[in-house]
This record gives sequence, structure tokens and C-alpha cells, in this order.
Amino acid sequence: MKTNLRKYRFENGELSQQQLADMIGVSRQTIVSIEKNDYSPSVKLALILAKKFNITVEQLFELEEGDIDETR
Amino acid sequence: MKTNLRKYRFENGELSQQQLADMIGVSRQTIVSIEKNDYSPSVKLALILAKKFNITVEQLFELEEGDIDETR
DNA sequence: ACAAAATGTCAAATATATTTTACATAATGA
DNA sequence: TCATTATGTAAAATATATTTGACATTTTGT
Repeated sequence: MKTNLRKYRFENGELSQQQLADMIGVSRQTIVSIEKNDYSPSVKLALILAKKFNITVEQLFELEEGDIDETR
Repeated sequence: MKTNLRKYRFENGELSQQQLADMIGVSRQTIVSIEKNDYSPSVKLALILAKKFNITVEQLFELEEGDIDETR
């Protein structure tokens, strides 16, 4: 899975990681980890992020080859 | 957050929970828990489910009042 | 040049997601 | 009617997501 979080964060007034974290009520470290693709966040968080940026979850996160086999 | 997983599972050839679980490589209990809205699944799993049903994640899971405040 | 802000990195603690196991009940099909 | 399948439920074990705390480095703005 690929994440475009940083791309949209910059496109949205060049928010800092902390500003975005504050806006949606998570820790900065969570934003850092998502941007680094450390793990797959909850779909609830993904929906909130997508809504904040006025995009779809599919634009924010992209499945990649191999994802289907391994699943989550 | 609200889940429409059961709705789409039925609309997709009336798959059983086990069949769907097998198709995407998770346990049946996971499907059960998601349908019961026990917890918010990973966005990766959500993307795979949405792709399977040819819908968007937003159709599969809906944010509700209060979600934004509490976040995840 | 320098202070403040932003980002990077690490890791333990904590919370949540998922699996495994198992039994109970309901639904389905012959 | 009865066997099989599907679903419901529970809970412990395991895996992963997130938070907290802290320090290091880079970037930014004056």
C-alpha cells in the first residue's frame, strides 16, 4: 500500500505535521508514521483525513501489487 | 462510523461470511466483527473490500456525527 | 548568526485490530 | 426430519496501531 498523505498535506496550505495532527486529533507521531508508511491506519482515520482534504480514501492510499495476496 | 459491509456482501452473490473471509484472506471472525462495527478495520483491508465490491471506501464505511471530534 | 519551528528518529507504553478456538443457535436444503 | 451450513457469541492470544516522551537534525525566518 502507498500513501499520499504528505502530498496532500503540502497541497493544503503547507500544513505542518503538528498542525494536521491537531486538526484531526491525533499525535504528530501518528502523522509521521503514516507518511513513512510504517503501518496501515484505521479506516476511520483515513476517512477523516480524506474528508479534511476533500478527496477520497482511494486518492490518499493506493493498493499495490501484492497487497491483495497478503491482505492487510 | 457506520459500516455497510453486510449490505454489499449480500449484494455480491449473497456471499457467506466465510466465503468473503477466504476471498480476501482474513478470518471469518474479522468479517463478523466488522459487520458488527466492533472496531474500525485497517484502511488497507477497507480498500481491498471496496475493490472487491467495486465501490469506494466511502460507500463501505460512513463517518457519523461525533467521529470528527473523537477521531479514530 | 541565532532562535524557533519543523522534521526525523527511536523506543517503550498503551490501545486497538485481528486471529484462534470453541461452543451455541439459526437457517438452509434434501 | 435431519445433516450441513451459516451466523452469533465469547474470550484469550497475538499482531498491529497509536501515543508518549525524548533527543537529534534540518529548515525557516528575522
